[in-house]
Amino acid sequence: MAAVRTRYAPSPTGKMHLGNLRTGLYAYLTARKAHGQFILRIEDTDQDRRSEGALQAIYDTLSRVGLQHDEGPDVGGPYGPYVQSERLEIYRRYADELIALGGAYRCFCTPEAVEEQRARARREHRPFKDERCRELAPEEGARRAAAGEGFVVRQATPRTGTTSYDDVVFGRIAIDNAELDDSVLVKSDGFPTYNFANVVDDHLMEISHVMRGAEYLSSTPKYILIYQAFGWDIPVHVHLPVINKTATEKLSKRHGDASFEDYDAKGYLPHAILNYIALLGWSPGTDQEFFTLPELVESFSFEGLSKSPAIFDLQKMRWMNGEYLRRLPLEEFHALALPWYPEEVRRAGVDLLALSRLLHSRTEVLSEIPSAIDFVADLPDYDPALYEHKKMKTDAAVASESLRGARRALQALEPFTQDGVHGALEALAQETGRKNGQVMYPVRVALSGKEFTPGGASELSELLGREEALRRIDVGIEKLAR
RNA sequence: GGCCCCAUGGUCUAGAGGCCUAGGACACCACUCUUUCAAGGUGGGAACACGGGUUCGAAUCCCGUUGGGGCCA
Repeated sequence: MAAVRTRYAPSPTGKMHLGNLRTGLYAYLTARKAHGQFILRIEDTDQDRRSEGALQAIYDTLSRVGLQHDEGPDVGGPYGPYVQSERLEIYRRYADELIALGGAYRCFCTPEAVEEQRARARREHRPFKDERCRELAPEEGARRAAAGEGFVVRQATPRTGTTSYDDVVFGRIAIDNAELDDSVLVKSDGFPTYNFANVVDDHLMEISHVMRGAEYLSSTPKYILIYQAFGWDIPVHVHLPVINKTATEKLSKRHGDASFEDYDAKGYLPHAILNYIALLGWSPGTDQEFFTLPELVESFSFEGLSKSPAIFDLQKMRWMNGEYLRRLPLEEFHALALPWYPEEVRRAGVDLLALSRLLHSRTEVLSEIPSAIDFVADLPDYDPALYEHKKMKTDAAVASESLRGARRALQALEPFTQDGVHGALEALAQETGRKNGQVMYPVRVALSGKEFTPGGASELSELLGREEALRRIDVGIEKLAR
């Protein structure tokens, strides 16, 4: 059996789309599982869509998620160059050969002439096949080209017959050749199109499994024709269902909001992202949902791939990210949380590790941290209506009484710790015949000025320290007196 | 519009003719724990798009309809 070689072939056009990354993941898993090679190839033949920094983003993303490639522009390899814009000479050579073989032809038509034929084809409900240049003898075409006449290379798709191939996930795909249009293989500037470069490169790089998005399902017969014209072996094709962005609407054409970089920056863990997207369109066949990368390699198989498009569910990814965060040892969570602590909080002199402990089970995405702890450095100016809470059975009167009591109880409490505070407030509730919540809730509100906080009255007391806690309770008493 | 493809709860999916009273997860709801909110625990509502076949028997196979996606225009 031939060696398994898969490639991930992104275009450096901007940020890394998650659907795209998932394709890379599956290609990686396929290679690793078979102890084959995983190749990175940069498809930059569309020079107009190049974007600065996109190449670096590709390297960064792959390294962040741990998809290490065996061959590629940066690490080299025996099948280079791995950047398509550096392979122009190769495409030119193969284009000439394909023309000689009758699989393609030089088309000298002006854009107007092409448009005219195209319009006619449309009217007659048939695909575009150039009728003027197609029959040109290759020698004649070569002569005109040599004379400096501009041209593109077009695929000569057959007028009759059918072309088919077997896709691993979609099964047999067949299409009438009459439905195929003569698309451009090499543009007038000498750059190949995807239609040509992908075939030449996959063959030359000895790719065994072509894995790509299902949007190529119906154009693949054209590529098959090219393989056949050259007499090349046809690799195994694995088309992957697309990932749609929004729940009810179409897919997102916009870049940006579904990119790895954006979620990474928002405080999603790279591996959590990877784990989540692995399950979009693939199922291990078991109930397992959490996978390390080696576990994914172990479990991955084509049988688990589904055919229908999946919708990206942010809620579930949030949950999964939170789950990853929670499973981390406190120290590791703390290290991740630290950069998200605002400068004021760091300077406030609170025990940051203690703060992280409070946030640990309450954080789904790291970027929520700043707003969750904004009260720590400065007590916000809050509405006294916060003291009313039905379930806790408190209102302004109860709160006022509790706050005054708490002030006395905490003033000289030793030691001023979470447990100590908790005990003291509990005792206070007992003495005054109140429920715990009637004491605890107002104190927590006074300490934070917020409806929800990570941790309750006793946790926040220790965190803020006696002096600050008493000060805030006084503020509360005053607010209630007004 | 032509062609290709797809179709299990709101979402991701398990299911490869009897194991299905259709399983899991997110989300949702309730209860519980409880010093708020989370986390945890317990329970609940919620799906085989529709119509024909094939078969003793269909979510599973075939055909059509509808809906959705993709490619080309």
